[in-house]
Amino acid sequence: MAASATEDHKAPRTERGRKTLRKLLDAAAGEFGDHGFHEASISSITRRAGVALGTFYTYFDSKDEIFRALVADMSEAVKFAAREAIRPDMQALEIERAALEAFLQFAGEHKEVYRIIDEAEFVDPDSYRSHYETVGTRILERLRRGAESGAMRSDLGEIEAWSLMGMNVFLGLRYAIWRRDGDPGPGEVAEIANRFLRTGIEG
Amino acid sequence: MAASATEDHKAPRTERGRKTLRKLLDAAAGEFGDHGFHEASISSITRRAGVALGTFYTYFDSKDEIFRALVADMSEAVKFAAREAIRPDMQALEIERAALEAFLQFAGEHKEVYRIIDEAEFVDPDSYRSHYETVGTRILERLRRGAESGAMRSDLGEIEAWSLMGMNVFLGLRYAIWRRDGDPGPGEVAEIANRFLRTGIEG
Amino acid sequence: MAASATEDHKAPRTERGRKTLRKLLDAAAGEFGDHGFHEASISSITRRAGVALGTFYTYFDSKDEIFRALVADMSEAVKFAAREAIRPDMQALEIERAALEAFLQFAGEHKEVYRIIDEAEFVDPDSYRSHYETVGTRILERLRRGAESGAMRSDLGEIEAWSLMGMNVFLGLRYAIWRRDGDPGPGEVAEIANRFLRTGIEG
Amino acid sequence: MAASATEDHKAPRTERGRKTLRKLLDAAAGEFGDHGFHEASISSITRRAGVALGTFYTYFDSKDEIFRALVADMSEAVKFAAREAIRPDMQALEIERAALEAFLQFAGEHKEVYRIIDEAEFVDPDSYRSHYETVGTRILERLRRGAESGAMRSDLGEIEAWSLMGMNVFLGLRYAIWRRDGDPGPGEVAEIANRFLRTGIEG
DNA sequence: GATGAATGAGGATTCATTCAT
DNA sequence: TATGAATGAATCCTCATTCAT
Repeated sequence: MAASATEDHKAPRTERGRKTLRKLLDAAAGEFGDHGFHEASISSITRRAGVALGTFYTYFDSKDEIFRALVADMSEAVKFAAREAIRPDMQALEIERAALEAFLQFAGEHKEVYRIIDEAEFVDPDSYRSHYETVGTRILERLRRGAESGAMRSDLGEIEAWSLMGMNVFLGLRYAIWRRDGDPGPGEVAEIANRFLRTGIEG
Repeated sequence: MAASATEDHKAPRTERGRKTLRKLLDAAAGEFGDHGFHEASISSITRRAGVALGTFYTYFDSKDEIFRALVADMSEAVKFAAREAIRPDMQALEIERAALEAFLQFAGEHKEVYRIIDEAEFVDPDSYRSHYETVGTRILERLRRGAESGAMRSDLGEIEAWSLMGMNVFLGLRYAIWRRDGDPGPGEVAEIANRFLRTGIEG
Repeated sequence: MAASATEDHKAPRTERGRKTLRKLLDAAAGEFGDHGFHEASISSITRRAGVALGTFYTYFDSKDEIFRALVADMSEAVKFAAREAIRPDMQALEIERAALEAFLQFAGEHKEVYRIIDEAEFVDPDSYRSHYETVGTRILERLRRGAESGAMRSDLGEIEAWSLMGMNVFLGLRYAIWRRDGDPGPGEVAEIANRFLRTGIEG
Repeated sequence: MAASATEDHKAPRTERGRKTLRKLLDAAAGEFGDHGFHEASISSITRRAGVALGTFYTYFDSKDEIFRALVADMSEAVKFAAREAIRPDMQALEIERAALEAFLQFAGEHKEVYRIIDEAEFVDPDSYRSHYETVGTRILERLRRGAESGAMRSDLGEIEAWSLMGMNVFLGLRYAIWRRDGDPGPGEVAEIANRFLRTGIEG
């Protein structure tokens, strides 16, 4: 989480302040993840953070604001996780496989991220739309690079990019968030999905 | 909407009652669609329905209950729309194309359906999960039949089903809910997505 | 319960009406006894009586009215139970013993009577006060007759009458309403209380 | 009223908080005494206390909770009033007289105490039962000590204790709560009742 | 007489936010 | 910076009562 977590006018100036801010953000991620935006209360967040109720307003102007800060945070975290998984020498299709595997891994370990981003659709629609449009654009760029390298068809566009994003998100829902005992792990899911992605389902 | 819209103990016994129930469900769909579950109030629903506040409780035990009834309703409506589009003589891949086109068409005309079902993730998680698991199962069955007919690969499973569902849902989000001027229409989107589905993106 | 159970203008004119009225009174006694006045609802009463909600208002003008009717009813029932126990040839102190025993017996079998009369203190204070003043007066008359017969002191007055009433009521509370396994029965309690009444507690 | 007036988790931590809590308890005693539990509203209590509506919930979780706190409070107050009246050198029967007189005096001055404790029968039966069982036990102990000192019969038990309690309560009802002009005062009532208690009513 | 749908005033409770210390 | 008491608008839900059929 960067300095962007709070509006500048509320940025902490002391070390103690920075620690309190972090405690609040972590507590909020936990509460929003566990109970959702509307069920979470400022007092539950401050209790979890171990600070007094009033302290919250030293760092955030409102419940919405901390939520927005968190969505930005998580959006970054997701991007970072995917990026980490990619090596410069991978070819285009292998990149997709690795990115999906990393995403599944990350989502399983941070279920609250998934939930918080999804709830933004109802709490702060702009954040939500912005998140998916950014991701969609990123995928589209990868497809373009894939086409340039010859590894992918050259006529791919936004429709394919959103299809691919939808696939990934729903595989995350099914195999990370709603994972059941006996389900295939991130590697296997990513492998199978990658085959689907490469050659489709035609018999 | 079936008789299941209300718990039996609150089922209307007169014609007048049935009409009032329908007015309430329609009003609720409007309110939840426009403002979301938490911003919608019972009084806004009854005002929109043109009945007194207390009348609401003649038919539903709580705000949650009408929401649940609505999700079931919409879930049925989506299924119905897709089913309508399918003709018995279509082949497996053509079925997928037609179902997606119908879904995009329907979502564009009933944006509230999309929103209500999605918000169920936070209001009534059981309904939400149950909705997507049902749809996922339905798609998986279609893939199995496609494999039998030889039109699709024979090794398709749940991973491909959820991938397909994710594609469709996100294309609905992008091209029906967030549709922009100049975007391709349902037919064109479905056509391109179908090509992707059939042969993948490998170059 | 006499014709006084409802205001005359609502007195039933047919046999069917009389039956419905009785069903309502019985149901109300059950509901008020089980749940108290405020927790009981007209709809719970009509449900229990097996009639439609609206039917209630064919017989009673309000929830208060049926409660008042019931208090009058129970007040009569208590008087009747005590009276039944008394034989003309009993002497004054024996009458008190028999009346208490009968009351304990009756209270144990009709706990709802106790509760309903007591709750009148808060629902319809006039009924409550009137009930206890009537009973107090009745006891005072018995004390006067006891004095005349020489069986009791001649200087007994209202203070002793209310003391006696209080004794009886609290013994009813303890040994009828809150009866525990192993507690003495009505006969034994009445016997011991009677001794207390006759000669006091001085050593 | 002790620290037990509120659940620990809501105990005030500042002096200002302690004052507000006291204002609320006093206001509630007034409202419940004047209008009874069901007619009293939280807003009437906070208005009387001169604080905002929401402040109520800083100290109590519900209307029931403050009622329960109040019953415990009043129960203590009654005990305290009786205890104050007793001197160590009094003999057993004189103690009873003094306790009754003090109770009548107290009840006349704090009619709301009587009402609140009585209404507990319907609002919080456990408090009610617990109150009277505690008082009954206390009386029984006094009878036992009276027997030991030789001032009272040695075979007195729970039945006599509850009889005595009933006497006192009903004399309070008649001569404190429902006192009429010209009625004997606490001293005279206690005197006459004490004679009754000592030697009974036998002629 | 009986029915059950409709009404709407009333009240408890929640909680984001403010502010004095 | 931190604290926690105070605020009051907002809203769900109950239920006695009315009334058209």
